[in-house]
Amino acid sequence: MKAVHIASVDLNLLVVFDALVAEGHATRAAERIGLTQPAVSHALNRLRALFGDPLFVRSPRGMVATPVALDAAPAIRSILEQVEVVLRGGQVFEPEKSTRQFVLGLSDYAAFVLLPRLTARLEREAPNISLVIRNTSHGVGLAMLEEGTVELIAGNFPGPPSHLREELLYEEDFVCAGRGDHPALADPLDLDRYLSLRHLQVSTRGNPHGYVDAVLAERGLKRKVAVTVSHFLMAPFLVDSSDLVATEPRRLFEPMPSRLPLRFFPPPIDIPPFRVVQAWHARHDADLGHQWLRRVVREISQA
DNA sequence: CCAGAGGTAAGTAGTGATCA
DNA sequence: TGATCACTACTTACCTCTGG
Repeated sequence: MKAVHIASVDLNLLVVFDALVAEGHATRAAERIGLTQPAVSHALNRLRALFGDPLFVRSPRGMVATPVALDAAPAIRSILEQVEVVLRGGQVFEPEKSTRQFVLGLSDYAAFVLLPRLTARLEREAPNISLVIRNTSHGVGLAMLEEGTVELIAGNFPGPPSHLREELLYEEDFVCAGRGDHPALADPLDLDRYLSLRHLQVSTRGNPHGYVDAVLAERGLKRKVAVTVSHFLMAPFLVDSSDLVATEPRRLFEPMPSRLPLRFFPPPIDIPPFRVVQAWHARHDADLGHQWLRRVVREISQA
């Protein structure tokens, strides 16, 4: 961008820019900020002159941000959030009074583990805050944060880029589960018997060769995955109604003994635990409401 | 009075459906 | 397969309004 004097820049252009990033369409951006579509088009022309870049180009699916626009977007969002904080009269977030809505990305596993305690906590401390849970998984969570379709994700998301933040919530280990009257399950479950069983595998992407299979393969071992499902919550019920055995996250099965007559065994090989983290975009670093939510999620995860 | 923001209306471009 | 049409969405020309 060419050198500019801040006094000569209409900072409302940043509001238009931010709306275009959020909506991806000039018409919807205009509706978002209370202008007409041509007014946004005029503003976009001024932004283009300011940046010396097209910023947004037309495509069949709306206005696509150029690399220059994508690069500038997080900083502009952060600037506008800071202005909003200042205009609100100070840095205070009061959960008991807040009517804010948080949009979270969770797998069904993460929702199963975290949501009951999170909901109970909100009922006590922040009764007017609402949650929207969007289904996410290993492969798409970070992209959803980048797009801004969710504000916070929780689960296993290795290798976030530097502008995404992550915080370890807990390390999850594995347990083997079969139905209570399974004819072939004996305690202890040795490796030979384990490998001879028919297995249930959960993969959000439908991949029958998963984390456990990779651990086995490192030792030259292989199990027979008879059924692969994409939802964790299917596992306890499928195991209960079949001869399948599941080797899945311990917290998924922890509440089950009071609901389903399942038997549990420690895995016959050492399966390294995986990291469950919460992750968010750097633009929410200074957001006091977001900070409060992250603290609550951390506390309920480690309780 | 002038510059600039934003509005209206017309023009333009891209896309998908339909039909010969 | 190409022509045509309808629709959607962005751009542009020109106008009004407002503040300095």
